[in-house]
Amino acid sequence: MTVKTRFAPSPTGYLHVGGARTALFSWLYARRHGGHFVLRIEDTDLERSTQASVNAILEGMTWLGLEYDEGPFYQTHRFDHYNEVIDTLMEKGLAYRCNCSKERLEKLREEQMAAKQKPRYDGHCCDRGISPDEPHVIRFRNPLEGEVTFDDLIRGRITVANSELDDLIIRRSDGSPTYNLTVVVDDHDMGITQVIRGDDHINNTPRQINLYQAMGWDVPAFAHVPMILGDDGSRLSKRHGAVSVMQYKEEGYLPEALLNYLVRLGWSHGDQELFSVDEMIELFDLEAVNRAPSTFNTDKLNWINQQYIKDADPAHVARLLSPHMGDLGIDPSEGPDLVEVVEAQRERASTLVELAAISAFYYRDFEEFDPKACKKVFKGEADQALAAVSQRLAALDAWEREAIHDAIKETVDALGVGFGKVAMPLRIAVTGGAPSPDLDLTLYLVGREASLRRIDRAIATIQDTRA
RNA sequence: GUCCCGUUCAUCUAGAGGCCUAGGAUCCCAGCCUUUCACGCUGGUUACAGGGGUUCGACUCCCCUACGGGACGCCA
Repeated sequence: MTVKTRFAPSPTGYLHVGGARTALFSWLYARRHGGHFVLRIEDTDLERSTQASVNAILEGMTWLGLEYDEGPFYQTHRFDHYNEVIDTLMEKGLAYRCNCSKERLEKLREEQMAAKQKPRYDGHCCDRGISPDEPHVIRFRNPLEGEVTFDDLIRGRITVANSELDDLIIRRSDGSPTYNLTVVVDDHDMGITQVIRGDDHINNTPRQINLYQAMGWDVPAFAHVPMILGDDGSRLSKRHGAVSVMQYKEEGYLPEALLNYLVRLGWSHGDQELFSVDEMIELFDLEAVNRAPSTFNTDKLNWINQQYIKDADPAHVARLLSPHMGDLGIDPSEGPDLVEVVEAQRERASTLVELAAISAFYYRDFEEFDPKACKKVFKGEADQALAAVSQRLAALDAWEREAIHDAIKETVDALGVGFGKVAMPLRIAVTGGAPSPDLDLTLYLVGREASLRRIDRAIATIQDTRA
């Protein structure tokens, strides 16, 4: 049987990292087994579903590169079909109308809680033969006896007694079907073979299995992945800062780095930390998914992102960096080649936002020299050293790394001082104090004109301070 | 409250009864490298929730307790 998995978010907000990881696992599983991956929008909650959320989810999936083979399907387009199934259930006597009031249900619930029982519907209407003409909901007639067992692909065998389950509503009083019904109908119709979803659905699984069996359908396999917790141990939410996938894009994370971080959250392959997408596909395995929930840790994400910035193709990083330079008001085409800048700076930043910030000086003069660096370096004979090196740099025939390096070395020799006596003031003069690579490379990228201009400014600053 | 699920360093995890005086990674600290900042390298602190079994032997299997999470909705 061909493997088919799905991701089925409800469009009530953006795509968050928990959902993204579930989607990733489903996608990897399908890819790993040469199967199909389906995207289905579960928008049966008319009140809360929005088109903006659908767009946000699609955007997040696209950014992460989790392309789907089928869909997106919308449950709101399939109401007629759900109603057919519900009608079939009614005809078979496996569902019934119920007109219990909110008040009765609330009272029942309170009584059960007081009696230390699990609150559940008591089947009051199951044989009352309520007329279709009066307001009602339809409930599924859950088996009263026996138990439901399934072998979860991640957690092993799970058994729940039918006596723990109640007759759930499958059609609301407004005629719309509910989640537990639609999810079963869709997973069946779409031929889903492995249902991979968050473990908050474990409790729904037995009643869904009962629905499959009532319809005489094959039951798919289930895999419940543990939740992602915030750093305070509670379920990850907006309170914990960035949880929207697109926010990570804005903050300068590479999609492949986020994917790498997410795949390692709950899954492992020995001691390996870094996985290309192709490796993930090759190695991913539900059996190796952890059963315990895990905590989202930005430090580690940052490290992984840094590894990607450092080791990925510089042209690729430059393309992703460009918009972040734009955010700083810099047009990278008006200055040194951004790819060369990336090669020079990339091991000094863990996000693209940082990389942009520490690379701005290649493209424009900085506001001021870093005060701490000034205090440390712009003193003594620094102005003379700068004047001497400036003269040599100005006289260079070609503005090339080797020539620049020689000019600095010659200045050092002529002055009879240590390398740092010239190099340090020069570096601060040209960079303002930003992290930077080898001096000759730095000057080369900044360019002769800007370098000399900044050296003059540094000399003036030193002399002002002295005066 | 009831039911379901879970519990190895601060965090992500390795571990399928002896290979474990518990390994890797992040974080933190120290040192090395060094013209800044990094990168890199070396080293260090830190964990099997507790208690009972089973076994010659338990991080690994079973039970209990504790703690955490989830579900209990005309949300998904």
